[in-house]
Amino acid sequence: MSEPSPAVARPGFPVSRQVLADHVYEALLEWLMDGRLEPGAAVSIDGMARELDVSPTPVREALARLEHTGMVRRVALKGYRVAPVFTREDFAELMEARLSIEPVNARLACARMTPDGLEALKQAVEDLKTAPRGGTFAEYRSYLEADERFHQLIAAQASNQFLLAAYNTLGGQIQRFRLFGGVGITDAEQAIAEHQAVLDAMLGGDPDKAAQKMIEHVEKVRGRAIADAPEE
Amino acid sequence: MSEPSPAVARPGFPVSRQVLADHVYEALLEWLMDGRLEPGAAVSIDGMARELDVSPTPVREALARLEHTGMVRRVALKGYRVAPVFTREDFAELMEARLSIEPVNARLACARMTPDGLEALKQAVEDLKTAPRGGTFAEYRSYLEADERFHQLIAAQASNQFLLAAYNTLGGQIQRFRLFGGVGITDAEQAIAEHQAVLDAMLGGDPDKAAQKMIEHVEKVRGRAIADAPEE
DNA sequence: ATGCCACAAATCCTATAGGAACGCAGGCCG
DNA sequence: CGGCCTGCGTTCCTATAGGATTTGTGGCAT
Repeated sequence: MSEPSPAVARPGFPVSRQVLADHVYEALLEWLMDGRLEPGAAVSIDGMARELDVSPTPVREALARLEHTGMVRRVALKGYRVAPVFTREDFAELMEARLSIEPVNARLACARMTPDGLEALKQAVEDLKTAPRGGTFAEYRSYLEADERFHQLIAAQASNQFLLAAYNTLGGQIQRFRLFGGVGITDAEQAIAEHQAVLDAMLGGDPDKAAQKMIEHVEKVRGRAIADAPEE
Repeated sequence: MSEPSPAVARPGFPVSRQVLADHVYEALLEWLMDGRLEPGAAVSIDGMARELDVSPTPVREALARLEHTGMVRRVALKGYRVAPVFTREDFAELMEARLSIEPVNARLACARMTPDGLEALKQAVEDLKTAPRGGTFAEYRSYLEADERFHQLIAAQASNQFLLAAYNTLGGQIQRFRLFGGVGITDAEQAIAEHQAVLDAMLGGDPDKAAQKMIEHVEKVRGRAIADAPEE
């Protein structure tokens, strides 16, 4: 998001410094993506301020910024709550949205890929393969992180600020679903192969194939999640 | 985002009331969409607070919420500025994004359209036809409003919260471009015909055709804008 | 037992104050 | 004349205070 910066700007390097609200924003985002803040839980402004040892003002600003991500919801005079767990309908809509955007991103990324971007993409797939995949969150956290990074990189390489912004909003929801959807890692080998197929298409410089492989991947993700879905 | 609420709650209808930050948000949004705030202009927190006769706190919150729309940008310790005018590249990216999302919306909306939604859509096209189209902003304001409403309604009827959110972000940028892109209303008759074609496809219940007509519309919008584009 | 009202605590919301950083103008020195 | 420093006003940022609203609890009447 916003780049971390040293507390003191080096002379000649006038990097934009961080203000308190930025730190609060990042802390809350991390807690949300961690699962430390559970769906439905109240996020009290005053409470968070005490927790983080700052005044309520920066917390209020951070929450206002977070609202657009869909991860917290606000009700006037009542405060913020972590967005509730996905229903089946929410999940279906999320996948429908992914199917609308991600193949386009894949196609564009394939055409506009930079060497550095390609390297990063290879690394993400490599990380997927080597990540531990235990039963507890701590164990497969790096797996989820690499998965999200793979898709985010593609969106970034598509070189379209609007599509990137649209994906990033989805990305947060996707990550949150991975945590709270009640579905662990199912068929990791299969999922890795699908990512590899997308990457291979890009390495081959075939935009249509990249888009197609992305469609197949998302559809299979949907299929696995539905097959594994817990009771509503 | 956060749902708008009536200014006065009717007795027995405990709808969530508006807080000051909501009013400020709406005022700023209107000013941005109006063109009263020009691209590049500084949006001072204290200044806006004086202007609106409120304290800086709600203004700060409203601006934080506005940032994600891309209409204002923030630099830490320096404040907010209205986003700069579109470059040709920005415009190309915007149209690319529209082409990725709007045809999908049109297809889905066609399949899921409600009678009320269809009525509203007809009304929007009707308004397009009857709107005055003079040279000054005040005169073609209602035309632009109907245009935006048409696309927004389709996004809403697609019944996908994520695609709707994605479109709404684009919609604001589109509207702002209509104002500041340096392109007035060119070939209104042509544009109206394109909207009518999309509507007809929906009336005919043909999702593929609706999507195709939407693609053609956006591409022609792009074409007209490029043909009319002022010097960079 | 159930419904209703009053009261208390927690929370949200807004205003205000003051410290910190930025931008600009004017003066000083090379 | 140009570059640098200094001072000052403006603005941002954070903390704090207090009023308004919601929420939870306990008592009372039915």
